[in-house]
Amino acid sequence: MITIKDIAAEAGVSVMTVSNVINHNHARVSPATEQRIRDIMEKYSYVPNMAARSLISKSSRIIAVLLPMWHGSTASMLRDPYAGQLAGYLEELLREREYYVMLCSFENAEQVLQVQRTWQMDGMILILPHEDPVTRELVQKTQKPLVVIDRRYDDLETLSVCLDDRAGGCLATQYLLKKGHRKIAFAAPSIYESSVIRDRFEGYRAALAEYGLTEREDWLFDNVSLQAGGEAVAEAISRMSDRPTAVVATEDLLACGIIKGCQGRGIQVPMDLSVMGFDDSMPARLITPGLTTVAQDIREKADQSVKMLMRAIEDPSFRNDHRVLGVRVKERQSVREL
Amino acid sequence: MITIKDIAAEAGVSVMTVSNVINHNHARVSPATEQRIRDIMEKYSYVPNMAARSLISKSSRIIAVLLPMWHGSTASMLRDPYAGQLAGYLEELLREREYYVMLCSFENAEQVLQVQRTWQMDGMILILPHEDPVTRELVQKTQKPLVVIDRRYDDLETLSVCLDDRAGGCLATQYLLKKGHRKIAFAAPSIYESSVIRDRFEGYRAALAEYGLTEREDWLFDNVSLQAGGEAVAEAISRMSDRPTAVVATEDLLACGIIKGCQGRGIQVPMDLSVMGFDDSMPARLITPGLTTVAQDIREKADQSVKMLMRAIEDPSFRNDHRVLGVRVKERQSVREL
DNA sequence: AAGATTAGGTTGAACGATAAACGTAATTAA
DNA sequence: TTAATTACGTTTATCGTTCAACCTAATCTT
Repeated sequence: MITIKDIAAEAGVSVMTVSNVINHNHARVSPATEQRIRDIMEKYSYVPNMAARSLISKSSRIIAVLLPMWHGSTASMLRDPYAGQLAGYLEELLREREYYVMLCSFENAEQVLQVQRTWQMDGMILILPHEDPVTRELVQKTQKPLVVIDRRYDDLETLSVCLDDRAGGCLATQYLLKKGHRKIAFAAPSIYESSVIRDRFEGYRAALAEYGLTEREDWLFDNVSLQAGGEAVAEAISRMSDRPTAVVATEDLLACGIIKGCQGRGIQVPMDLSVMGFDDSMPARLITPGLTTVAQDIREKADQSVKMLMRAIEDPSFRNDHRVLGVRVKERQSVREL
Repeated sequence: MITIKDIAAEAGVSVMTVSNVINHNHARVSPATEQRIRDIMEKYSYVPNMAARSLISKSSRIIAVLLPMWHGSTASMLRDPYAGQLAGYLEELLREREYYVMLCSFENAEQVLQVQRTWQMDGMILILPHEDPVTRELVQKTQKPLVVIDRRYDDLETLSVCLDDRAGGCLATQYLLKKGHRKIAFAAPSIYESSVIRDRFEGYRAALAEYGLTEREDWLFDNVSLQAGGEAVAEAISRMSDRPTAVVATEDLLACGIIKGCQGRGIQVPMDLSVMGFDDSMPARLITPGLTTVAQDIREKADQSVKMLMRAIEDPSFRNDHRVLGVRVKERQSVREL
């Protein structure tokens, strides 16, 4: 393995001069010497050893992308295509800034903090956080900058990037109302119990209120599972005498499940039931009828998160900020004009 | 920051004794001393500094998950849900073995080799490899163990884990043949030019041959894009006077695109056209009709890859091995009995 | 009983880089 | 002309571990 010493020896300078070249300390080395050293580094394909650098500098240029694991369920949430996309964008944006991305699934806060210290990570980004004690504990205990995506902690100092979920829920409902729907159900999975769902629900209620409507208990489907939940919702609706004409689902996957469940029960979408999703993920495009959904810009989310993290790394006093990203309705064919 | 010295001081032993405890050198330290040291480590939540360890041991316990980027396209391929799942499983399996996972998108081989040396990575796993000079160069040049998933290099010494794609192509076609189909088309996207596609095609031909059939040029759709490709295939089929009754697609997404394309053109699936996919990914479950597809076990793939990598890390002479994983048909509703 | 082994440690150097302080010659300012 | 500054370096200590060699008392072999 070729080290800074070898480069220094061949260039006839001290290792410190080579170090100054590596770290762009232009003031400390003449252009001629710099070029000579660069040529030699090139010649031997020299790359500095990060272990040595971070040992003394106390910074590893590693950012953790944290993936909480669902209790019991092995395999982190990268199986969720949304998480995968987000992680992909984060990696890309961090790489541009010469940071390295370590993937970290975890079950409790202590695990994360240990890994953080083990590697002297410079920062962390938490995606798909739960409403649970673990992620909350993590947010409280971390010493290093942590950006939380998709979750606000109103009572804690945090860095977070969220959608405007309230506006999203409102937008979805308003869209249906404008199409003439007045009997609008709401469906949310249990596994995503977080401020996100609450905000979307609040938006739903607010939109109804604008039209002088209130939600009906029996048209609220919460605590349903993502996989089988759509079936359950479709089944419940099919049994009703007074059926809703539309349903707002808090996630595309759930919306797709509902559509699929309806198809097996003689309920036509959108003729008998209009369905709105949330996220504009791949399934929304693939399903028939195409899912009308509240779209978000995942790349923008990643971008804002990285920018926030970078600022927090540079400025230790920057530890409390919340960015809210806009949403819009992406029209497809799952909603009918009444 | 609390270091091994602090622990040693408090325990009244040398740092080396603490080091021996950390590294499970039971022979060198008495049970009583070990317990005392462990208690102190626990008390201070001490974790060893990986930079210092890997600086001297020349091993970082980092495994790179390599994600090639499509020329030009930013954002690595984690957007592919298959890649996300695979990465998730890999992380989980490596974590169990106390390895850390670094995500690395890359455009050329030199980048990867640099990062590998920078961190003294112990190994790498390449997912979604292309048939291009870059990945080939990487396979050739790497000094550290590299497991390639989904690609064979018959002319190079490599570690690889693949599906039995030939059997898969064969199985899919046989399935259709047994259902009475004799006019079977084949569709493959261009962006995945690799041994995988060739093998699947070969399996397709072999199955046809068993029934005394040969492929028809005009029923071969290759070089179609993943997104718009399905539409193009559906469009082409709709214009034909002598239409195929079934089509084998080499990827679920393409198959879904074909189904969607057919729906807009008055071709009923499966009544007018049967469609087979490949992968059994989420879209296969979501689309209507449910996609009959060749299923693979992604977790098994991850598991085999990690095992192969572990063996290669332990044994430097183990640099050429190929594992082929079985496939099976997952029946849904997109194929009709003729 | 004498030498060999074992159990349970210790010591000092080394890993590859950076921080901080310290030259020294040439140039500039007063 | 002399002091101050600048340009371009070097030197030494240090980061937190592990490696390799060494030590000592107690136990085992023959």
